[in-house]
Amino acid sequence: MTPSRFQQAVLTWFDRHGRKDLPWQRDITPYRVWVSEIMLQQTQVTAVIPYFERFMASFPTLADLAAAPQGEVLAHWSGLGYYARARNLHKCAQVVMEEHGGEFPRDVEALTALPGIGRSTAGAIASISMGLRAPILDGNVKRVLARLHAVDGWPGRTAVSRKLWQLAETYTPAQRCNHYTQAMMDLGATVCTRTKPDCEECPLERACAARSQGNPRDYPGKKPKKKKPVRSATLLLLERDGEIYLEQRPPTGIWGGLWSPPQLDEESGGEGGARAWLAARDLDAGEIQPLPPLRHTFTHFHLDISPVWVQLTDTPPQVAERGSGWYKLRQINRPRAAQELGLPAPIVKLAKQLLALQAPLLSESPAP
DNA sequence: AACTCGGGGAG
DNA sequence: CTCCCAGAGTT
Repeated sequence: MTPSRFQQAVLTWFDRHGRKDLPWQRDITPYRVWVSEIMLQQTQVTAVIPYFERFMASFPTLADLAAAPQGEVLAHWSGLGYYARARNLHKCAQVVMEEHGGEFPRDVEALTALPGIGRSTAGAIASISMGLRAPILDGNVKRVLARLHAVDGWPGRTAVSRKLWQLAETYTPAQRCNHYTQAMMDLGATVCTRTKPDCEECPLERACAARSQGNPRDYPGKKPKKKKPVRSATLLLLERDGEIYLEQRPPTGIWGGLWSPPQLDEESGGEGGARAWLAARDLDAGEIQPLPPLRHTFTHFHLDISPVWVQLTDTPPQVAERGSGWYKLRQINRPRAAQELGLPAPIVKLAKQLLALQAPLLSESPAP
């Protein structure tokens, strides 16, 4: 799609469907557009509107804002979040007063040098309020362009961002750049939405690569979740006469205060760790059988659990003190038992597996 | 390149 | 609960 055709489609759509009644679209000045753009950073339109109205009522001009105490500016920001925006806004007003004679500089580079104004916000101010040709790349435009060209990858990555900025640059028109900028944001906000794009209503439908692929929702790529570290642990399943040994865990840490079989960390785990644990308590090891591992995922890490099955023969361990005890597998598997005893979900799951594992063994064993 | 700032809405 | 929103500044 040529830039010219693209621009014509977008501008025609804007004339019919674009938003033209937002508060900052009336009495358009660099000051009002600037304030609106800062407020709209990472903040939705509906949340901004009342803040913008109050702000303009209290600080009608750039000079008013520059002369106000910072605390008063921050008070008008209270509830909007990202308060560095308000501090930068105030600072920027003073810089423009002192270094630019009270008028915003009329080029993108100088705008970008001001506090709180980055490349995209500078482009929006320059195009919407000054009629200059300048590209923007906010969340809406990223989404529209990423879908139009099926640009893979998360925009937070440098290469993806570069590609999107390049597309934004090539499509930005010299004529009606103010309307074009507003149109692209409106398109992203009302048609090319994140989860429910209304492609039938989109002027770019026939040119859209993601549309023809049938997966517009896959663009732009999502931020990769930082992968959780994997920790491993050995669980000692001591069995004696159909009962297994549980102890109450320390009050802090994972599964604090809940009951579980003894846990060995990775450095002291495995079958060898199990033998050492038993020897330290003067217990007869007998046969030690590793069981299939299972993974449990916490908020910030995976725990790979390697259960080890230990059949104690004759020696009853001296574990009668409070905070530990012997429990029948069927008891653990009883409904509600996890709640009543205070058992972590993975332990219950493990107990279920054990019971299933034991069933055939029990049926093989001769009746007493 | 990764992190931080934030309240609020959508799913 | 997670993810994202008219992003920019800092480390």
